[in-house]
Amino acid sequence: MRERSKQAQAIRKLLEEAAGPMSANELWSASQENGIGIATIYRALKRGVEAGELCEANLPGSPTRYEPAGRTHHHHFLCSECHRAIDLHGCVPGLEAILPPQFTLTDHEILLFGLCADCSPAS
Amino acid sequence: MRERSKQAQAIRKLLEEAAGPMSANELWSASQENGIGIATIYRALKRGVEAGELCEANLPGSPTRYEPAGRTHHHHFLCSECHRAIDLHGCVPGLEAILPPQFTLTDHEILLFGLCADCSPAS
DNA sequence: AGAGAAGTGATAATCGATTATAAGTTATCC
DNA sequence: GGATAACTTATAATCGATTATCACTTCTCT
Repeated sequence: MRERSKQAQAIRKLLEEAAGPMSANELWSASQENGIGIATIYRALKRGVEAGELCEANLPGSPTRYEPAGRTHHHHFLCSECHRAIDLHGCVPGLEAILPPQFTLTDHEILLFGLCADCSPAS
Repeated sequence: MRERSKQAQAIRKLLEEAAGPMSANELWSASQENGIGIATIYRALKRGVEAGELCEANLPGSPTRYEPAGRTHHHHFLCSECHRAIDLHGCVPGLEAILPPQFTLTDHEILLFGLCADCSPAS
């Protein structure tokens, strides 16, 4: 078994340090200085998911994003300005209140939209 | 000004009576008996959105869905079995609790996943 | 009825996202 | 150091969703 390649390490590092899940394109843009090809990004992501090290985060209206697996339950914020996804810690109680009778609830996602700290007008 | 065509009326009726937002493909499948072409579906949806009569609902991992505009605030349930989207009435308080400081909140979406009444095991 | 505008269905074209291919590179193992 | 397996880049191919085109039909108005 071989160690992770330099490229795969770089991609993994970006994901570990990101404020939220990133898409293949975002990772590629962020890796431009290293000259990593887009195909390598996709391969590393696919291997990561298969190895259980990464998981997919599908947010509405944008391509699949990826984040390190095993993080605690959290949700996402989508900035309308810079289009980044940012992790939100914690959750909100009482979701079952809007679940109709006879329905089985297995998972949920809460999405907040607006401007992130960087894009919000200075207070 | 011309009245809405028979096809556009049929599409509109489907959306009015649906339990939740529908994608172009779902509308097309549901209109097979009328022999409506997929291009007509897309055209009617585009016109509807431009006219302010329809609005888009983007749910993660699936193509854009459409619903009649002007409905009260609501959210969506996605059935893992039949893949339909179903409207959930009401909302959940306390979303600001997970918003980080300095962030501006303009909108939100709550998504519940699981099995709808039809797909849930009989109780 | 006949002209013209608007709509339709089939299908080709396009688009962004993703995957496959081919030729070259790097690491591992003997 | 050389065989070889795994990996890389660039790019072509593919895929599903959506849009454009074209020949034809339907509606509206006179």
